[in-house]
Amino acid sequence: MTTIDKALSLLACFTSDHPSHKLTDLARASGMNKAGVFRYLSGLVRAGVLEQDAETRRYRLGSEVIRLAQVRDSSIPVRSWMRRLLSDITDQTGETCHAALTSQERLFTYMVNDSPKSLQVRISPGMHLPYHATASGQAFLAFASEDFVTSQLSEPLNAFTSGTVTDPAVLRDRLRHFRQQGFSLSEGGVDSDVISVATPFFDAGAMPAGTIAIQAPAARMTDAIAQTGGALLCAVARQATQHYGGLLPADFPAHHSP
Amino acid sequence: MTTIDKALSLLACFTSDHPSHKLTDLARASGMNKAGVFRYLSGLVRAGVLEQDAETRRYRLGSEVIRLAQVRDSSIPVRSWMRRLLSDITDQTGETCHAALTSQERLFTYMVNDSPKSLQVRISPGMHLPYHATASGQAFLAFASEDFVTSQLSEPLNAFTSGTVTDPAVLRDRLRHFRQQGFSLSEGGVDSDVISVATPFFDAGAMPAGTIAIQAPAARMTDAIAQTGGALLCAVARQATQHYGGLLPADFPAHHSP
DNA sequence: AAATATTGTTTCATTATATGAACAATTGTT
DNA sequence: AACAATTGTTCATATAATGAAACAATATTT
Repeated sequence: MTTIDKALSLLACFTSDHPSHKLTDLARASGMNKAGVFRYLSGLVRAGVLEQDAETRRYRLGSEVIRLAQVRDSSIPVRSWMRRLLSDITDQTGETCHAALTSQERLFTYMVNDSPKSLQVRISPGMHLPYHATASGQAFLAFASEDFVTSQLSEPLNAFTSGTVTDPAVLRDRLRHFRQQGFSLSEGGVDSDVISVATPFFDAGAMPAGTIAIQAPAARMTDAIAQTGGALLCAVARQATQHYGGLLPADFPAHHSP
Repeated sequence: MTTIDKALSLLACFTSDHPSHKLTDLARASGMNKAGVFRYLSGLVRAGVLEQDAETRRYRLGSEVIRLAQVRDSSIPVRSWMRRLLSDITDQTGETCHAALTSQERLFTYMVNDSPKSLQVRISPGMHLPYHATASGQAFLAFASEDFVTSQLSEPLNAFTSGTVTDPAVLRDRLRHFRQQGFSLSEGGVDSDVISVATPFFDAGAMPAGTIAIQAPAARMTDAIAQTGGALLCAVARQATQHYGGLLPADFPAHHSP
């Protein structure tokens, strides 16, 4: 492991749930020496990737990451077309939808479009989505490489609600089915009373690059709505893949939107 | 200079104008050894900060920077309130406006709100704004530390148009005046026929954190409009500072919006 | 208010890691 | 097919990373 790897591994600790950290905690969490972690953090601060709160001494992400994200988006402008696709989905379904992207083998919400209805599913950008317990995660796995699925399903599979599927064999069955129909369906995997439908979009290697999902209160999501929602998502995922400069896998189903 | 500094210094090469790079070019540009640059880039790729195009072998920013930007925004949610402030400005003035942020001593556009009019000033997020030649840059300098102003004005001051002010003494005079009136005014500093008005907002140390600016075609921007626009910007900058958790400098003028 | 614990920061001898010139492999071009 | 240009790899040497311990500055407890 090089010095750079060690330094950059610290960035993975900064999440929506824990957006800032104390030196000692980072040292403990990473299992590295305090002095070393201090040197790494100092380097990251010098580069503007992190900044240190003047009074609490806590480290948080710096404005350089915002600039970098802007630049990234100028070369692959996901933001602009994704916003349009998501608002189309909400227009047609009336429900909350979101897009998720992968980074470092983890899936996180990227953009959210809230339902206009008063009872709406609340979700915020930057949240980590466990593969096994979310519709997005399962849609992703359904089209991911065999190696990736195996590695993910051999991780400990937390149960968030009583409805979370934690049996790898059962999950594999579902993934097969989801791949066939082109979209996943998850009932109460993370929050009970929330049903979501999701489908991936693809990169240049026909591998999933992210997902697009619809989430609705269980009370509103009938089977028929889930099916038409899924078909809609497949159509949208085709467009997203195209915009992304990606390639659809050969077996991606051709749904006919109504 | 530590290894981390050298590795992270490469990130500065990724800009809106040059969002992707070849190994050799980066080695040349940074003046570092090719083998070393290769090792750095590999580390950055492993961390997801960069990714390498499979066929062109060029390096571009990876999706990890998007996740990080999202996390940063979840702790300091600039994005959400800035969007509202900017759309208020366009509603009231009918002109294009933008916000800019600093990173690594450089100012770059962060968010743009386009004018609804057919003749509009085009500007895109992530662009670098030179301090001496833009209204935003000058507004920033007007309230920056003496050291910072000196260091920026001792850099070579490029003339983008015949209207660009490149004499440090003249610029210092203007900065004094801008600080007094609370906003800057720049006519054709980068593009002739474009006039802009700008004002900074402040961080917890009462130092400028970024700027908010209105840009209009010279034909539409009368003196009176510039003045009311400036006053509007001062009011908005107060709100932005508050949202940012910042502190206004003691001499920031109290304009009365109409 | 004094004592103790905790945290961020610096030091320094030891050692592992970065370094870079040269080489190999790959890709694109005449 | 030979050439040129570029990416990627190797390996002895030098340099920078390492981590235990000391230190300074706050919190926390007694």
